[in-house]
Amino acid sequence: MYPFSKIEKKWRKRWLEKAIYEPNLKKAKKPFYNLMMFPYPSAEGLHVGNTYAFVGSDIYGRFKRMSGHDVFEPIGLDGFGIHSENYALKIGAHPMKQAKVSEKNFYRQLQSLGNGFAWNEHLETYDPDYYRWTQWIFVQMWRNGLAYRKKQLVNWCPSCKTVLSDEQVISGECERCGTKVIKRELEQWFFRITKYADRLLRNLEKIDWPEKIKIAQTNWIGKSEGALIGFPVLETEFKIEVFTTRPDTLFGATYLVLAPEHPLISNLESKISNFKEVEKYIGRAAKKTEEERVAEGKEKTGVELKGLKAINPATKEEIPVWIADYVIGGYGTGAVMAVPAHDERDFEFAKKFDLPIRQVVMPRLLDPANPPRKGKPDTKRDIIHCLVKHPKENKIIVLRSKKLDWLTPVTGGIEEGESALEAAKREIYEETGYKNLRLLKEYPWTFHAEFYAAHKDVNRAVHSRVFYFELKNLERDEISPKETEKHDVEWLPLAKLHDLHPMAEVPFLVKWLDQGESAVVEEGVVFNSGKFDGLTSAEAKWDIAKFAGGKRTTNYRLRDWLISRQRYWGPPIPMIYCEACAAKGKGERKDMPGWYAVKEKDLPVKLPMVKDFKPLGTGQSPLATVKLFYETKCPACGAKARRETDVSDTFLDSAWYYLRYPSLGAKNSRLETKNSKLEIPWNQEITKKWFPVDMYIGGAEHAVLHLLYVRFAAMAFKDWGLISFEEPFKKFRAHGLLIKEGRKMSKSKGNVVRPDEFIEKYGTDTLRIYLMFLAPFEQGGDWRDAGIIGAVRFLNRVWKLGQSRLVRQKSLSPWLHGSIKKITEDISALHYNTSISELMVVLNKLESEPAAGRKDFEVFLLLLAPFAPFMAEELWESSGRRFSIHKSSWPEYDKKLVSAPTFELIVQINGRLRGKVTAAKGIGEAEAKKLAYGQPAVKDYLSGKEIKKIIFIPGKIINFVI
RNA sequence: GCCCGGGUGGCGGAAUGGCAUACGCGGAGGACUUAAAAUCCUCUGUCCGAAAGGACUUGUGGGUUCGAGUCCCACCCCGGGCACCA
Repeated sequence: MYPFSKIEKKWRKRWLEKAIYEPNLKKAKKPFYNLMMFPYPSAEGLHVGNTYAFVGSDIYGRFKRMSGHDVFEPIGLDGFGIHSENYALKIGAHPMKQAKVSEKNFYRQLQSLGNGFAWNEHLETYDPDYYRWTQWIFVQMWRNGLAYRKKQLVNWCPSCKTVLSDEQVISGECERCGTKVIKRELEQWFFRITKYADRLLRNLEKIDWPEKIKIAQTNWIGKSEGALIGFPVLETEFKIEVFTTRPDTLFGATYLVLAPEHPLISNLESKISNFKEVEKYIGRAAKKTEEERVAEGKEKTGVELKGLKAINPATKEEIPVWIADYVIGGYGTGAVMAVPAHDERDFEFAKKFDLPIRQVVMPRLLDPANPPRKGKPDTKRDIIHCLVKHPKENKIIVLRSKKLDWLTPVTGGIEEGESALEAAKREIYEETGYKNLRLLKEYPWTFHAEFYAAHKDVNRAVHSRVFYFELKNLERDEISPKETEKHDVEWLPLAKLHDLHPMAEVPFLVKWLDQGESAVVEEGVVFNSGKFDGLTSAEAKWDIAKFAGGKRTTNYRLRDWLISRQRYWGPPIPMIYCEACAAKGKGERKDMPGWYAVKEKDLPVKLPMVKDFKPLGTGQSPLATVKLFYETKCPACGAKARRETDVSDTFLDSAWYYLRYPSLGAKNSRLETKNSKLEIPWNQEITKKWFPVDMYIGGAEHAVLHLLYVRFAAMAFKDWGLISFEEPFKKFRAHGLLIKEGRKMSKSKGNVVRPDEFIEKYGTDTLRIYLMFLAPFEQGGDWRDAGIIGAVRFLNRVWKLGQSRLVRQKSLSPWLHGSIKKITEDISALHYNTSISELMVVLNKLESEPAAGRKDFEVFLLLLAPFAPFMAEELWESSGRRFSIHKSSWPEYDKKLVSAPTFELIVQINGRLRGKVTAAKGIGEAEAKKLAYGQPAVKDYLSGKEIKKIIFIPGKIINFVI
């Protein structure tokens, strides 16, 4: 066992003394900002999941440093906010005191990881020197019109006793404590993130982020193109405006539905004959939790606004108006046109309340864009559709059935003992006399639907299977004249068929609304729609919208960021409300009389020490009970005024921390404004040099939280001229989740692994190696206590080899070049597990190859250094090399030597392995053939057989086809 | 329901369309040892076979290809995200 604790202590000290992880922030030539999402500290300390993420990030940083970059790898604590406060509440401590305890413990643990952190630049979000600037950012948001206050239905966590942003509600539950979230109407501060919706979406194309995260953000932003269409309310001057993405279905809109909170309802109180009932429904809907709304799921509720009628602008029909809570107040206009034939929710609602359903679109059944529904086939009722493609003329055979006087591919069912495919072939033969069929494609679609023939509504529900054949030749067997007499056979041109899908334009299979089952949501061809009949949905959409007086718009699902929190442990929102000014309509901004931002020079608004900091649950922060805090003077008129007592969301703290790190030791810049110079929270020169961040690593769970807010903030800073980029992180990678023996680690299960005991028992390097070896970093892995022994053995062997006498060589062993290449590439791709496996392969060779020597070993140490920084450094020193290995150059490989001069030629017969021969790299087919014949087994296989074909892939394989 | 991942030995996991199971854990046997631990060596996908050898094998079923874990179609299962967004 190598003496890890002595070695680690020694180097930890030396590294700090020599500041090898502190780049020159002002003068660095090749800056590389390697950032890791900073942790929020609970006093329970770092858990092995954090360790996993931090170590993974550090390996990348160390690799970049050795590759010649000036790497900056800062660390800090996200210790302000609800997570830390909840923890303090739980253990009965005061967050302000607890912060200091946690800080000490966390930094001690972070030190022990052996990461190359730049300790001079650490920051804590609860430090007044930090949150002064968080508040400053709030003030700038306010000054630039991005912060506003509004009364609205908001998410409320009854357990955390605060409001939450939409992003913090996960499936109807509080992101922090898992309690069901309810809706409350409160006046709150918001950030206008929606202003950036389109930019947030468009920029995704430009950044190197995992597809998974981009998709999550895309969905969250939820852009939809549609139209606003007004429905006049009969006998009033009001128009109900709806947003729809499907104006092509407007002729099928048979009623309107408003959200319960729709403002029109109170305006039209006098016209609504059943207003009491309506009010009661609105009251009930407001009380429901998110969870109740979801749990009720499909069971729709609603009330008709009796006495009101609206006019469908397309059909001019009078249609009823309802309210229902399946319509969301905050999206679109809070009202929808209901098209029950083409929308699942409207369909259900119409079924329940017996409202008219009118189909106006028929989708093609075989359209690739509209894959059929799943279900179990009913073989007895299988209907087989046989389509035959002309081999040369690009035409398709369809069968004309006299029974139906319209083109339909309907054939019979399956006979006794016959497979569906056999039945199809038989059918084709009986109908056409064509025999030589080759199955091109089978569509075993087993959906339940009715068929619609273009001019007739027809047929019955069936299950369907479609076979698509190609004729091998055109010879027609005249065997069944009787059948062909009965049915005409016709070749239809396939001109319209696009390449993608051989049946995309088959004209006669059209899905029909099944009145008993469900809506037809696919797009298709419009009918029952006056002059628009026959157009496709895509063609008809905007024409119909225009016809009805609507206008095209884009809608986003994204809503503004609710920033206030009714909690104690956070930066007080730096705003002041003056009643006197408000009464006069005065204020800093016209739209919000009475409100003033705290002047920049007066920041920070310090969070006072409050003994009883527990959340109140009244909709106000505990600060509202501290007179000394909230009593102040109006910055404009000097009258008695009141401070805002809510604090800001913790995600605002983390939305800008990365900008602060490199400027911590420098002077803040000042920005010229119209009237004065404005101090900003960072140094422009340094910021220019170090941003955007080169590599950011963190958890994927922040896909639509931190990772969205931080992008929004950067865009705002850019627009205010504070920074010159708008995407903060060029490259982001999400680390995987560490589980234990197949199950999630959680405190309640008691299977949380703490890194400390393993570091104590085996050393930091061993833990690092094991963590990084157990699975691909981005995928996450399965921790098993027993598995660490592999890492222990590996490092012990390295240590032993380091103690042994190694031969001095002139040059590197040639086989090492391939390994250097592989490890270099694997680290770049974050494939740490395969890098380590290759290090193991190298070690095996160093131990067994007699020619391996000191030079090889030193290269091995360099390759090992990012993973096991302590041992690599120690052995580097004892090998007589200069301090520090971590500042040494990453080994280069010779391209010519990457692969050996010989290779193993694989000999296959009919694709099966029959032999291997060692051969020189450049041999041709003839030589390879000779070598293959030299193999007795191969010779046996080939003797007396005719070789039809030889496939020879140089440098790899020779395959005989017999 | 929709959108992402993923399914490979006893386990964690490797494999630019070309030797499936690298590397490691575990297991078996052996060496060293009074003994154990540690260490080192050999073997270790399944089935048939005494062996030589053969057959089978990457969730299931089809397809493309000289050749498929890898590409295409359909299905099943697991994990994650979103979820009445009109």
